[in-house]
Amino acid sequence: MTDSLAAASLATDSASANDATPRSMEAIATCMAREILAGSFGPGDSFPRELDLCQRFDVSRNRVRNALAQLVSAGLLERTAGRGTIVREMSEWQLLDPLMSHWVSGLDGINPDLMREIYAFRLSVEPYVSALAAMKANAQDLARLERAFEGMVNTANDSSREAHAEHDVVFHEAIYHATHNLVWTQLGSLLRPSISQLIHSTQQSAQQHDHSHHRASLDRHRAVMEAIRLRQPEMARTCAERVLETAARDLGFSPDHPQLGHRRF
Amino acid sequence: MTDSLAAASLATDSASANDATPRSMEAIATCMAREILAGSFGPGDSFPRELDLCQRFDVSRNRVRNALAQLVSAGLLERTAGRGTIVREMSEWQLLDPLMSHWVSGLDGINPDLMREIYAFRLSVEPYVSALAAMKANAQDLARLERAFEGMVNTANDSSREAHAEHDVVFHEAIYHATHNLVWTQLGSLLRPSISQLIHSTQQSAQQHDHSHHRASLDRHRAVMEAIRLRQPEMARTCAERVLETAARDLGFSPDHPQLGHRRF
DNA sequence: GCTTGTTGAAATGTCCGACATTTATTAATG
DNA sequence: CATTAATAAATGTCGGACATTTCAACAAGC
Repeated sequence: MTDSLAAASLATDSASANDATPRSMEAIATCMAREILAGSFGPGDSFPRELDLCQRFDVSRNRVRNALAQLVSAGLLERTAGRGTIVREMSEWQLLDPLMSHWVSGLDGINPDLMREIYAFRLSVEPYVSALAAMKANAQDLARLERAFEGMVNTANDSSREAHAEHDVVFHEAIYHATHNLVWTQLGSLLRPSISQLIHSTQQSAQQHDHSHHRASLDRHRAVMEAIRLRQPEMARTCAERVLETAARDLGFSPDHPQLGHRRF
Repeated sequence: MTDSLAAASLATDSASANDATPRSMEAIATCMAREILAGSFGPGDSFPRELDLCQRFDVSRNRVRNALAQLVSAGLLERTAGRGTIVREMSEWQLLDPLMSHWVSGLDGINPDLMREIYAFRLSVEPYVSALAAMKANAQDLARLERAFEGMVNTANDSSREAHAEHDVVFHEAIYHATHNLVWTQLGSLLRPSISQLIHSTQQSAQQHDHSHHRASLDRHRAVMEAIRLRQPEMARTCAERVLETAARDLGFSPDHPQLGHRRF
């Protein structure tokens, strides 16, 4: 389908446009994975051959094979001896694979459908996790939350939003961590890039309102923290929903859900 | 720590006890992974060297390296040039990696701590997913649920519990699928081995009560399905909690949680 | 004409041997 | 005793040869 275009982009012989052509195995895998995640290939399209990739990245076949193996294990590619390498459809992509989480991190031009799936998941899961945290958090968890929140406050007026975003991410991860369950915690880590991206997008789209907008966001975060501190799961859930809804509204996401509205409880 | 013991088990030169020594890359990876998951190694223990593993499995260094790469990507191992290969601590294991899900499948002697973490997660997540399903399920989802449930009913009296367990697993997976979200669905697939194992353990430990016990289990599953059909999220949550609590009680799991009890809503 | 079997090309999978690189240990030296 | 240099041991990388699988073209036979 879009084979020719994508292949051209990936199989170009000369050096790439921006920074130097990636050489390490991880860099090569990331490069190829992002090409797919961005939607350059349709499902079923054939992927460049090993030898072409060797030429493209100027590395041995061994490295290319190792990099390809990572994409296979993440469900992005399917390889069969004799036929070649083809791109699998999105429903086969292993979104919860740590590799995938790493590749998504910092990628701006993600496939919108994929982005919607991930955000819908987060919108449904994070209020519930906040409620869990309100029941399980101990003093150490609260300290971590508070430290992250203080960081957000202190960097609220920085010209560069980088530091603020970083504290914001840590805040959200601390909520998952406070459940005191390994799987929930790892899920939080996996969601980290998606959280980070949502924050950045929100900052970018809302930079006109500036101060009032920003302070409101801080207040919403504080409300979640306080609900967790007071061990009030239902309030924590509501406050977390408010944080997410606002962020989603700042982007284009229509809240077609009431996502498990709490009113009926 | 337990280095000598584990190394002896994995580095024995002669043929293994049961079925023939695994040769394919996946089989080798699975074998090594399960050795770790069973707890034969302590955190920080050194793992056998590549050449020893080549001898142990009678394959080339290439295959061993590919297999080891899978364990590394799942967070089980850490390898550094010059130092060697060491086993990472459990908190670093990527429980949501599809590979891990595959390795856990069918393994009976899992590390109890790990099992507890996974089950605690499932206990907290599945009622919530059931509630989500009650809001999102369409006719097709209900048909799938019903088909799985019918299968459970039809195989209720089989001498072999295999078929029944299979339908049971499909039933639970159908609930995750009914959320109509890619991530939730994949989470369901990832949890499949843990679900399957819980079912088998339950069957094994409860085979004395036989009929009454079994019919009660069917009734509880039917209640979840009906709640989803009637679009009653709160009831679906309650019924799903009942299914899980019973299963957990049949094993030794004390419900130390009230895991986000619904009474306070 | 349709089927079937053979051949060949093309792609991935596997193995082997050699060397590079990193790390830890040991020995030599001030 | 401290510092440095040499050595050993482990993983990382490379290149080439060969094996295996798949698909397509083509020819033979009914």
